[in-house]
Amino acid sequence: MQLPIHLEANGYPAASLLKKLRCRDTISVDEERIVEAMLEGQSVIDVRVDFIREGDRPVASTLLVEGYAARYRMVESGARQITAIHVPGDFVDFHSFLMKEMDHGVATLTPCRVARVPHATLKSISETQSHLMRMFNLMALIDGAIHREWLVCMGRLPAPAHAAHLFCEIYMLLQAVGLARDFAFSFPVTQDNLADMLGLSPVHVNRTLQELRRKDLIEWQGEVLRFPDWDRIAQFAEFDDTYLHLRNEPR
Amino acid sequence: MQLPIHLEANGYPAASLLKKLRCRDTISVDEERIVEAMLEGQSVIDVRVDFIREGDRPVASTLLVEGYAARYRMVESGARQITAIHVPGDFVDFHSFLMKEMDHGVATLTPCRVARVPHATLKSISETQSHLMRMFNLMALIDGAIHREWLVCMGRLPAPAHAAHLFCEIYMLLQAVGLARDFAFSFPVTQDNLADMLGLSPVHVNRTLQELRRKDLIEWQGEVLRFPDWDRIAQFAEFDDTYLHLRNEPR
DNA sequence: CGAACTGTTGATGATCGTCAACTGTAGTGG
DNA sequence: CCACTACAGTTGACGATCATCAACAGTTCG
Repeated sequence: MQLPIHLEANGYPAASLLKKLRCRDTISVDEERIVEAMLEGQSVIDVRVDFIREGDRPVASTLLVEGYAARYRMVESGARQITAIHVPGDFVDFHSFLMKEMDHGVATLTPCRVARVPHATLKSISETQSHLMRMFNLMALIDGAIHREWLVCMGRLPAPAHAAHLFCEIYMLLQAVGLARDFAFSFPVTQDNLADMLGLSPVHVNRTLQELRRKDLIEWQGEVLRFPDWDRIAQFAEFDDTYLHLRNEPR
Repeated sequence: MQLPIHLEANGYPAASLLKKLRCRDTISVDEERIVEAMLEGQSVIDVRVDFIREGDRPVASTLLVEGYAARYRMVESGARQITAIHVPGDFVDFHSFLMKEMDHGVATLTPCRVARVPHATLKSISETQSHLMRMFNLMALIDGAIHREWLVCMGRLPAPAHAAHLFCEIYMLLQAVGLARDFAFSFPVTQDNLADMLGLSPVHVNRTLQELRRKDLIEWQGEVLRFPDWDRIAQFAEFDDTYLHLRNEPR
């Protein structure tokens, strides 16, 4: 199974990351070259197993090029909670550059392609390119902002609004790297995985989706998820994309 | 109302931050001096109003010196979700250095004292002290790890375990800066605020606390929260402090 | 003394989880 | 071609967890 929408610049893993950086801040032509050099020549590999990360002392960070991945943790009852979903252009474990002990797992939700960036490269950038390093720092802060938004949704929104909010967020993230437009995107993820993202049971997710379909807030047959009316679902989900910081902001 | 436990080095805001940095990584004597210089001469102010942060374009970040503060967001129903709790030694809005638009509020949960660190100082450090900057970066990543842990608790733990987990986490954070020992700490926070942290109703928090007391997992009369048996509550809450990264780790 | 705040209790209902059965579809091997 | 299997999705029945509303108790403070 392959995702029906492919990266525009296939075989060129820097493209989506650069797009995100451009969305989020201004970067100079020189800095673009450094990011490209960081990724150029890195092998892009297909990942078919469930676990992207293995071993205790990683020497490289993983950039997602294609597919959906997720960070998760298990609890003793056997339940799984997904704490973040990754789309192309995301570092799935930038953490491992600074935090030596991993406290969670990373799994693919669909078949994925990834590129590996050696920690030595990141260290070199952090020492010579303070502006770029601040931008990586910014990406970590945005990760935190997304986590906070998930906490708000999980704690204070009913299940249908929570699910709708997640769909809106994923759409905006994909749009930023050119993988979604016209309020539709490929989302070949099972309801079981969705349940692990929302902190619900699979059965309740099913009924929640039925409610969203009944209210004409989503269409989701096959792999493509579509919003018939963006404004309506955004209001229903109380979705405000400020927290994603996808627009250029004045310094 | 003042917290019964005071900072050991009162009037010296760098102390608790330095302790945390020492817990999390090795810093040289030179770097210690830089952190001290960063905070030295900054006015330490009492905050009695509810809102620490105001205005859209902050020019300084706020370091919490004494008291409890929290980041939160409101939803349309009027409910509030607290997404992070801050203890002395935390930057409550390090974000504002890199993210110009704030997407959440910061409020005090008890009377607080804070120190303001100008963004110009942080920028200078980021350009000249790459190792220190990586450490601030690391603190942002740990913030993210704590958020992920909250998501797991919120999504997959029942209310009593969730509350117990939160108490364990706060105890470890306070212990790292010398504000807790012997499995007890000052926690003068209302059940209403606790409900906003756990994503529950105040009534249900009350009953949850009664259950924890009935099982002898906590004692909480007045301001002091005490654990009669650390191992038991840690197991009950499935608490593992790895995600806090409070120990020095081999590079 | 009364007002405001926090904590507590009871009654009731909504949301969500669990268990089990069933459907449709896509493979897989005889 | 047809069982057979595996898997995702769906439905119904039932129970557990949690929210809501209302009332009341204890404390602090003016």
